[in-house]
Amino acid sequence: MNSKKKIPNATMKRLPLYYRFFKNAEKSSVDRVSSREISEALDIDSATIRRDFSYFGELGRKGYGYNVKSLLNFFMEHIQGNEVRNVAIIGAGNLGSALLNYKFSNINDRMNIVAAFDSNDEIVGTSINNTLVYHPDELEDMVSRHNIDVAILTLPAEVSQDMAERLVDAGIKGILNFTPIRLDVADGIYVHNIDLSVELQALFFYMKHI
Amino acid sequence: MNSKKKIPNATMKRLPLYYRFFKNAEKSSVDRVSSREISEALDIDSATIRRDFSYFGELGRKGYGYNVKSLLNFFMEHIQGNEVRNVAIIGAGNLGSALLNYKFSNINDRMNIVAAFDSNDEIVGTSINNTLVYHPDELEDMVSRHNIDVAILTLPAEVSQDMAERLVDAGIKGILNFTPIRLDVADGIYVHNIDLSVELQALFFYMKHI
DNA sequence: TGGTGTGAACAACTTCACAGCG
DNA sequence: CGCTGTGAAGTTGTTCACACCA
Repeated sequence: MNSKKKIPNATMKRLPLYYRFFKNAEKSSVDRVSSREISEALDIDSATIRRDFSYFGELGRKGYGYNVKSLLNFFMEHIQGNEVRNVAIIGAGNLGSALLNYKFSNINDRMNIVAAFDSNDEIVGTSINNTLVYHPDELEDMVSRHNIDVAILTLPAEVSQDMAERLVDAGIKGILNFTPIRLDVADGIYVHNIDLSVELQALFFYMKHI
Repeated sequence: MNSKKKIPNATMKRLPLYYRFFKNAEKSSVDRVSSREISEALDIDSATIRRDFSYFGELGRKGYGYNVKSLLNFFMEHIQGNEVRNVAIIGAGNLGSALLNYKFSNINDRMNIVAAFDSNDEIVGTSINNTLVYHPDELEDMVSRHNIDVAILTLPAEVSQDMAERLVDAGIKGILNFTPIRLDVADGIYVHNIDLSVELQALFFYMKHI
């Protein structure tokens, strides 16, 4: 009902799916969609979708559905914001390189991967998909000079906590952590964990259990 | 209380974390742990941990905690099982290559990545971290000859549904899907989605909203 | 008619708090 | 005493079902 009410966690996690869905709809020149259509594409119950949107206000029209352009505007203004997010990738090994080549921009045109860091002298100074690899010594300087606010951690577990502390001290506000370590950081720093081994092991456990 | 009761989803997703924790504890020659110690390492409420374990029976001892060796045995016997999981990686681009080099075996010594597939003729026949890259034409043959039961999809979205159907027809039982498409597969095939763009976008949304 | 927005019921998950046992 | 296992309470998330409106 009101956009200043707390948005449930479960809803927050689905927002990027909706956002991408509306972007694709716009690209396909669709101009209205119903919660049932979204439901079929994303495999989320249509009542859940209507409830999710309702936390942000009355975004739809009865008997019509949701207007693609106006929903996209809403996402831009109230959820994405106008800030450009500057991202650094910490650790340019296999996974880091893969992410440097990943087309995140398919969803989000307001992010830039501005730098990568790695302690391996053989790759410092090279560039991967047009992003330069810097030595970790330059981290604090680069973070402040380029207004980097998000770091993606793809480095060995042993050094992840130390690096996270340096990043936070340097001014980073969000971390996407591919490391199996649960990072201990100050309040107000948002950490999102993606633990590939855990995800694969979960698949095995489900297969065994079903 | 009884191991044949349905295990909650939320519990299932935490099992790999517990499993890895106990493996590490054994490696460090720790032989008992309390729910409070696990709680601190994994950042999960200790009551939640005790409840999770209780679905599988009375695994701990009052006033003592959990015995590392006996818990590990329990995981091996009742959750992991004895089967070796044979895995194929479908799509040997940047992300596929990164996963071919990823050390999943840190957690699980009962999985093998037995083959990769890619339609790019320049890499068919080469090997990445000792795994050969095959042409997709050989998929059905390889799946049945090597008893492959899990596929990791790291290929372009446009072809993922078709490939998933071929894989399921060939006999695969589980899919780890890195594609943004929600795959439509038969019942009994378990699909686990990892959507990197969505995870990063979710981080941005949280940062904006907190 | 075709759809939203939402009270109310339900289901899932987490946390408290403590009895009970080695 | 130290810790588990678990009823009971609390919290969060999902789904039903329908009034209401363009």
